[in-house]
Amino acid sequence: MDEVRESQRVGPRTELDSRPGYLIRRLHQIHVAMFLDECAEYRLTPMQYAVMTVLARRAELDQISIASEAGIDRTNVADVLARLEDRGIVTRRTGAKDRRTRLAALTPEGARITIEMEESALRAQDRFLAPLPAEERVRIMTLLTTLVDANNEFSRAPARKGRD
Amino acid sequence: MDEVRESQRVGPRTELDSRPGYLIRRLHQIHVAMFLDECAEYRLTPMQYAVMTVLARRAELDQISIASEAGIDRTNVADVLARLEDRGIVTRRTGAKDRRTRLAALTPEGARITIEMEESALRAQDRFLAPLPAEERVRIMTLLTTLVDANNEFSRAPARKGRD
DNA sequence: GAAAGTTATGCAGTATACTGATCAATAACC
DNA sequence: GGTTATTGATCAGTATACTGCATAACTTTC
Repeated sequence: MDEVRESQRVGPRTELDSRPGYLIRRLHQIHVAMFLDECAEYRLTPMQYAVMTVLARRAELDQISIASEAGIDRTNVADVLARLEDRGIVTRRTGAKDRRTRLAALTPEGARITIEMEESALRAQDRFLAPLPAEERVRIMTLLTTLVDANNEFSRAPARKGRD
Repeated sequence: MDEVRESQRVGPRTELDSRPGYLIRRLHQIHVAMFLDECAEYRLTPMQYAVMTVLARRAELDQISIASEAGIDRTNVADVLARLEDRGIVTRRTGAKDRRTRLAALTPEGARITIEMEESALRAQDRFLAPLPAEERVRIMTLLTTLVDANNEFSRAPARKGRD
């Protein structure tokens, strides 16, 4: 670490680009931009695609379950689903067993798009990690996973794997 | 009639938690939550704090320069500055040499808070990285920096270091 | 020095992401 | 079986983050 001349300090000791939160925020921006670029023809966001991939594995799912499987805030899931419903990608109905729930499911069109989009989504991933050599790509995925898992319960939207 | 799904693929091959974009998004959520928790008494967001630390190093700065130094979208910087101005943390005035610009500067109160907050911000950082042993903390910072630098120009808000 | 181009900002609109409050339906308790 | 507690969803409000358009001020060009 660098020495800092404490007597002349007018700002924080650390530069922005040495702060993990700053780097994570920038990386998030960059990834979203790359995803939107690669998936431009579908006009779907990373968040919408994440919800679609969760629904692709289950017949019907209530909003809280979608939220915890995708690690998205529950109020946010409702917004995302509303937009996907407008686009004809999902349908929603009130649950029969528990009438508080609203069960969402992919339409056939939605399921088709989810599968078709995967190629573009993977291209965005590859492009995002491309600056790193193969073994560092593995390494960063491991480190990111460790941090997410260790701090999972802290955020408002803790992920919970669904039962298979 | 429900076990047919297992044999044929109905969803993407990759799980959400093996996708870098998902991990980065979750990590960003977690970091913001920790920052807000540690800095609760100041009622300031990571973004607002980032802008404040940029201003702490310079007397007065126009919005585009703040945006590129902090890696924030320029329309967003205007919103952040407006809120900071309401709170008495920054002042803004029209530039004399170039009357298109609006120059922002920390108030004495804002400068005081920026310095005082640093302790809490560093606590949030430490807490965020705490799950990793010391050498892995260094390693992830290096990897994150590599990815940000390599893809810097791609996002709408590319960072550009200001001249000191 | 006026037309044309560039730049800094602003504004409208969309999409996350969160807090806190409310409401209705279900579950738990006695 | 009725009171209480919990839960799923919605709504209002705030704060990022971005696109595209508009405007005003500066710069370039001829």
